[in-house]
Amino acid sequence: MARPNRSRDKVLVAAAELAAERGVSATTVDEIAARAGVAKGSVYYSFPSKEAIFESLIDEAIARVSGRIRDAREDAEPGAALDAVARAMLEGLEADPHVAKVVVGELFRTDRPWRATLAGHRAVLLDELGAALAADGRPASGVDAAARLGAFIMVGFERLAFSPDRTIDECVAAVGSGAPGTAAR
Amino acid sequence: MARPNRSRDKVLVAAAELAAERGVSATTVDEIAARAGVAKGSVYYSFPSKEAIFESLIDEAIARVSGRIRDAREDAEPGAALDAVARAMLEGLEADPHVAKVVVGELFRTDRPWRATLAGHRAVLLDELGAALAADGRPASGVDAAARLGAFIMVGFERLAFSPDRTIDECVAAVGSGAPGTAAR
DNA sequence: GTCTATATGCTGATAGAC
DNA sequence: GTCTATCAGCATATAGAC
Repeated sequence: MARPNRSRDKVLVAAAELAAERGVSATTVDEIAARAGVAKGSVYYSFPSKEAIFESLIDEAIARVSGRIRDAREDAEPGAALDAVARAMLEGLEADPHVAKVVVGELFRTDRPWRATLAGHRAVLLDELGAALAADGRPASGVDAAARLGAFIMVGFERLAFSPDRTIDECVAAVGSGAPGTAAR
Repeated sequence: MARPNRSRDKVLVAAAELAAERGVSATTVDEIAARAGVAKGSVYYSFPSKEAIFESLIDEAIARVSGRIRDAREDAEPGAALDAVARAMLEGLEADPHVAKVVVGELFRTDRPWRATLAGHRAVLLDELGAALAADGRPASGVDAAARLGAFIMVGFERLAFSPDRTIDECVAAVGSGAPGTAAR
């Protein structure tokens, strides 16, 4: 979605904005076309179906965020991997809150075309978190990673929706290493 | 939803099961009626609209869980409020996973009829968690409560979806006081 | 209270001109 | 590549018999 002047990218942006509010199913192709400023026929030139729009959206977005998180973890100072990952996730959320909302809204859904894709990305994300926890010498089981992921997501959205003046630093302090997570079990 | 022999309750159960998989918008009244074993006309006798079905579902479910959590917190031994609340949430999730999924799927949605209701319940939930944290002498800001809520939800679903043999005790250990949350900041 | 039958608008998708 | 026009099916909701 680097250049939102191309029709395909305008469609993706519009789809993300609308689905962030109402969800994927409640978003119509007519609305997407209208907000993107293109005709419905043009939408179907770039994408074979409505499903395909959201499949691309979700796929490309998670790939972006996963990459950022991996880089952050690998570049982190010793013992600071968790903080780095927390920061990367919160910044990713801030950079593209609409897509993030769409992804989270689809996270627990089972009967979707992109279920497999999403499950794969989810596993990668949990692995990244587990690796960060392990790198910092913390408990790093599946439950631990899931707990962190849930905390990151909820805090990130809480910040975007209700406390936009709260800095990312403060949030990292609340969910990262300086936080109720200091003690290695 | 105490007596699922009444038509109204059968509809609510069916709606929860279907929407847990596909989401609210993708669930049709025809499907709800079919699964509930009643005619569509009967659905519209009990509820004025499809929206109203899910408004009732969400409203009643969160009220139930909030009550359980409050009781758990008030009855908890000194210093054990967080564990008690974690257990109550995980048990609530297990008791009614379908409705829980529906609620979580709608948690971050903004343009919905039940938005206000949901936001109110959400605030109550966060207050409960904050109170539990405070009772245990932990940091209890809005971020801290949100972090816990996110952790509880994600761990609970992780358990239901991928590790059903993991006990609630183990999960409580991972997100409660005996966990990466031991140190008071 | 529960049913069948029906109205009406909207939705995803296509055809074809430019 | 982008548009307008259009279709066929489906979804919510209603009417009215039993």
